[in-house]
Amino acid sequence: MLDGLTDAQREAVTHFEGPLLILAGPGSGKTRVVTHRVAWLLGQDVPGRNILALTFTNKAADEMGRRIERLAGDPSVWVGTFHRFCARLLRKYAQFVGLQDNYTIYDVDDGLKALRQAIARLKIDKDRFSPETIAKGISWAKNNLISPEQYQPRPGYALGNVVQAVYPLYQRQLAASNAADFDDLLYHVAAILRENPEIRASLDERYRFVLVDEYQDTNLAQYAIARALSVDYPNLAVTGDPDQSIYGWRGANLNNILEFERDYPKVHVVRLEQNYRSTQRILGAAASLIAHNVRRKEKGLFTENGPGAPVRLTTYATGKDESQGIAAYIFEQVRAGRRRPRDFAVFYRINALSRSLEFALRELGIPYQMVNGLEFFQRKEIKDVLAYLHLLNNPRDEVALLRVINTPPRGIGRTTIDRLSDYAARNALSLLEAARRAKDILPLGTRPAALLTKFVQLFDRLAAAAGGPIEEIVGLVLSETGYQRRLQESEDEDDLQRLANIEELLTVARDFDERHEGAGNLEAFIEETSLVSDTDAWETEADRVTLMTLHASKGLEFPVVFITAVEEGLLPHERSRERTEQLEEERRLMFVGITRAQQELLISLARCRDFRGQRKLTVPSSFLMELPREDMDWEFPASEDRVDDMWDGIDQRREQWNVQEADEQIDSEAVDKTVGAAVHPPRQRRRDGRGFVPGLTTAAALANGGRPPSPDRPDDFRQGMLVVHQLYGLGRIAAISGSGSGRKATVDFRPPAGRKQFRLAEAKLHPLGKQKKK
DNA sequence: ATTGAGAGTTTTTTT
DNA sequence: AACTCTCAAT
Repeated sequence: MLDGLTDAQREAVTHFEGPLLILAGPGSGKTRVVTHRVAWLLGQDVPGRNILALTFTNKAADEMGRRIERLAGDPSVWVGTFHRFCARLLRKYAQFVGLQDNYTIYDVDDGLKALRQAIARLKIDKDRFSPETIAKGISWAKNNLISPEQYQPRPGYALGNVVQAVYPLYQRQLAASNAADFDDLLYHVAAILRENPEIRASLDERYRFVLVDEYQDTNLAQYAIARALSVDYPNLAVTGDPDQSIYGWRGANLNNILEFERDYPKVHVVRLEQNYRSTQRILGAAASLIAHNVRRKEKGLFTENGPGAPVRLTTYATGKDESQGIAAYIFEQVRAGRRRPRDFAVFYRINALSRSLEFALRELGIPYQMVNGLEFFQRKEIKDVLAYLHLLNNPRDEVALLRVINTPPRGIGRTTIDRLSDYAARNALSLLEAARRAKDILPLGTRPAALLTKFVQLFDRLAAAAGGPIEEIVGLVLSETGYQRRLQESEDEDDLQRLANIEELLTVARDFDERHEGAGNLEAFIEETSLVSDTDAWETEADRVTLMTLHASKGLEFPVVFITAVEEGLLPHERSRERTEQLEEERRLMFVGITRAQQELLISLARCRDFRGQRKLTVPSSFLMELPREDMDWEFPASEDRVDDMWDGIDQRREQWNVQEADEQIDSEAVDKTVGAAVHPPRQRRRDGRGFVPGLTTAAALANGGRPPSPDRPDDFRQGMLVVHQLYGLGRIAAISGSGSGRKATVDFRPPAGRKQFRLAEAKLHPLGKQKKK
């Protein structure tokens, strides 16, 4: 197993007990070392359950888990993100921090809603302090393990006073909802470990070997957790690279790695400085850039790879030219058979820059996938449906209740909700409990009270099924609430897209059911869907160009990398200019981007760029001056003059018509290629959008029209479908679950038949051909 | 209570 | 350009 490792790598792998710091430069085989180390420990008869590997993203965790299993065949090692690990622990020890084990995890969006409620009770200058700003303050406090009681504003720091006032209220709000936000997952666990020595000791013993990846991006809470698990068994191995710390804004503290040696004087330090990924020129550019950071540990990165092609710097006239230039380059390389689409990655600093790249790639019919800001589980329709699930799992979840109580519209408006909240607060009830007593709420009219009662009955009907398969629960939510019906009957293009996304959610649910034998997994499903992230959806295997932010690119590698919009104000971002620390972080961000490249690196900028609907002249990034310019290729593609601009305008017109055609082509192609592959389709287009969704599977297949009706296999039946039965006539599938011959459907027929259950393999049930309405 | 139009504001990055 | 919020009309 140690074959093929360098001396340094072997040293890290075979270090047994005691603290270990692996300083791993980019492309130095870090993942390999970590996975081999776990396998090696297993080989030393360390039981898998005593090993804990913490990563930064689920993606990294999956990858690591897979590789460990391949190497050692032991699935009992716990590999996952900090957040997931903490979520699990918190499930067990919830009562120690005033939660119940069915607590809900609030994402940023949910957290903000809860925060707004807390803020509403105080009189705060709304113009000076946005909820987002306050949220940041609270988040900062939690990341630094400062409790609401401990929080002390710095003198002269106006926001601090607001945070001090809101923070306790917000926490109370969360507790009342039996909810925890992302920061709480870490914060609560850190608190549990601190306040309960016996729990700490037992976990320390349980996880005798702890590995933390991307240690440079840990915050104080994560640091505390890692240390607390390594007191009696100080076998803490951390890997990281200070030069790749890019999450300072999220509370990551570079000191955790810079001072690791001080924390553990007996630490064994291994440096992995040989790069196996990039060419000399790429590495040279990275080194020359990062040398401008003051606060860093000097590192001797080197490679035995060849010099490679010069790094290319291209200055385009406009941002649109830039996108088209990149697309054209890719197109040319693919056409010439030199590269495949999957060899390319395009990075940008902010998500907004992805749009023109998408357009350009689509125009040339180049398949791409975007790792993207607005991902699947953030979409409105998905969040709506999941909110019902959240509520079923945790009836006290106020954010979920407020989200669903009038979604779809059922006549319960602002006033009704205000009165309900009022009553709930007065009687120390959850909103749902209060709604159960709607008749007793005096200020409420009879109609609103009746509507509330009806809602509670709906909830109870759903709750009766909450122990079943997820697909069935989701199906019931869709049918009982009328959510699906409403979208089906809509003519709106966006609604069709939403319907397709909901189909996709059903697929996710079914997937989950198949992976988790049996029922009663609602909680696990919710946890899984609450902690997914953008990068997780990225498909390694697909033959497509990858589009992503520089942040998302960490840990990945590509033969050809484009870094776009290297302009002052974008990279470095303007918001980072105030502090040198932040500027250095921006520089590290670019360093990360550069070091993703294996063979070719193409950096570009535009002389003017459209942003927020306005065209502005740009200034080249100061980082460009820090690159080895003598050794780079400089290009200035012919700039457009006014006449070109005019033709551009005309082209644009025509494109607006052509885009739709292109959509359809690529769409069907994507569907053909990825049968059952993608789980999270990248985002939909909004307003302008015709909903090009790369990677969409069943949903698109369905949206694209009917399938051949003959022999009725169980898999041909879908949620919400109209069906015909020999005896009962026309009905609609209210819920469906299971797989293969065990696939069962619940169908609603007209009275007197009512609701019936069928095993689809045997039932005399057929899909109704083309259907639109009942 | 719901819908639609218009005004005003904005996102840097993400578990 | 695109999103959210506010306000008026129904």
